[in-house]
Amino acid sequence: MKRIGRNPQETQHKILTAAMKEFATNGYHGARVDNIVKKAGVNKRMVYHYFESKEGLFRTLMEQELEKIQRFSSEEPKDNLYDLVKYWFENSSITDDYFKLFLWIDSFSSVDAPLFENERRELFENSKKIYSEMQDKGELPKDIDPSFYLLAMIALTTLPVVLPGFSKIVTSESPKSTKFQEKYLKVLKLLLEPGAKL
Amino acid sequence: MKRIGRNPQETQHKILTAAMKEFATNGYHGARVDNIVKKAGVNKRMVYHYFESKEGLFRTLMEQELEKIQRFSSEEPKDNLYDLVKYWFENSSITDDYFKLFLWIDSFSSVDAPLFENERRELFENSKKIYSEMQDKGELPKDIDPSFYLLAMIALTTLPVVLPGFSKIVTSESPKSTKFQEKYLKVLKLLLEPGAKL
DNA sequence: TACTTTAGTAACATATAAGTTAATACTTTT
DNA sequence: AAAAGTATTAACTTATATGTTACTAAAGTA
Repeated sequence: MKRIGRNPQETQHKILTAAMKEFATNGYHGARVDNIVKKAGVNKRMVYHYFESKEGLFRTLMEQELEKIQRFSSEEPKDNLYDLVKYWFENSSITDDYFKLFLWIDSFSSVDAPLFENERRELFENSKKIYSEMQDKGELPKDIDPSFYLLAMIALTTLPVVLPGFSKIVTSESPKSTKFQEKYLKVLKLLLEPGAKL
Repeated sequence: MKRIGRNPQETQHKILTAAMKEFATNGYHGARVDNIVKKAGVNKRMVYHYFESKEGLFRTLMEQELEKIQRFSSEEPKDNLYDLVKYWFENSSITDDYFKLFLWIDSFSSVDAPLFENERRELFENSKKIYSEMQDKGELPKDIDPSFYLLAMIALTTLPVVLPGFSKIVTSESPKSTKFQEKYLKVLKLLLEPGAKL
């Protein structure tokens, strides 16, 4: 048995990257450890060496992505709805896998005791503030619970990302294409821009 | 071995009902045949007797639900966006499982060759017409591809249904509660009603 | 009523997934 | 430079899922 050298950080990194793709496209149950290690080009044992179990790997991924999205979230525009939504939509290639993970997590953990409940809640608290600030500035009507604004905006920005196949069937355009992005942004603009009228 | 009687239709029905719940909450890969038969109270063999395989069962379910949603779709209001969205949202307890299935299907089949592509596409053609008719009537701006209206409306109505756990974390209210429904409809009204201004 | 077909059961076999063992090569510490 | 610890490997085990066998009971049919 010959080995050229060792590189623990890189091995872990390779596993995490491959796992991200696998979990994001197949969900927790659909994901296969064998696929992950194959894609990563590492020995299967390494998954258990570094992450304990498939579930442990998943949890580590979640933590990692939570941080990423938190940094991302801290820089969102806070002047009006359209800019905000545009910000998330245009950067969806970054948040892409993360949102898928957050989707699958619901099928993995029970609705009553969701995984990372507190961390996720905290993340959204941040964003809620932005909406209530908009309300204070008179940018948005005040008789609405800010968190429901947030939910609606998340719905609009994430669907094409989370369900690309579905979106393609509906629109006949691939969500990754620039044509799709242009067209979809147009709708968002119409619905959300201050002066816009339906 | 004693048996009181037989009832093929009922057996099939029991399996389908149980399978629906199982697939909708856990996804295709997360669903367990053993859970399904246990919930249905029938012998495992029956699944294979009537539906060939787990996949066959899933396909049958899809076909069945497609018809259901088609009937439902044919009665949607066609005067304005808000009424349309309200219609879907208020009846989401009916379309609930169906939409979840349609979501999971993407994780089951590949994005390039989705299951039931034609049937699903046809279903949406119907709805698209309604949007272009609205455009003709001057209810909606004409410079936008109707299918993108549709996608945005689907996003708004289905997220709380498809991701109840997520929605609860964001809003602190359970999507099935009347409070949630009221609050969310308020946002939809604000965004979509003709005279509404942001 | 005998004959064929279909519905149903319990135990079993197969397949496929996650996870482990035990040995070895590289790295770090003393 | 010897000892101890960590990373890595290939082959194996275990767990858990789907699917089958072989039989029995009920219903439909000649």
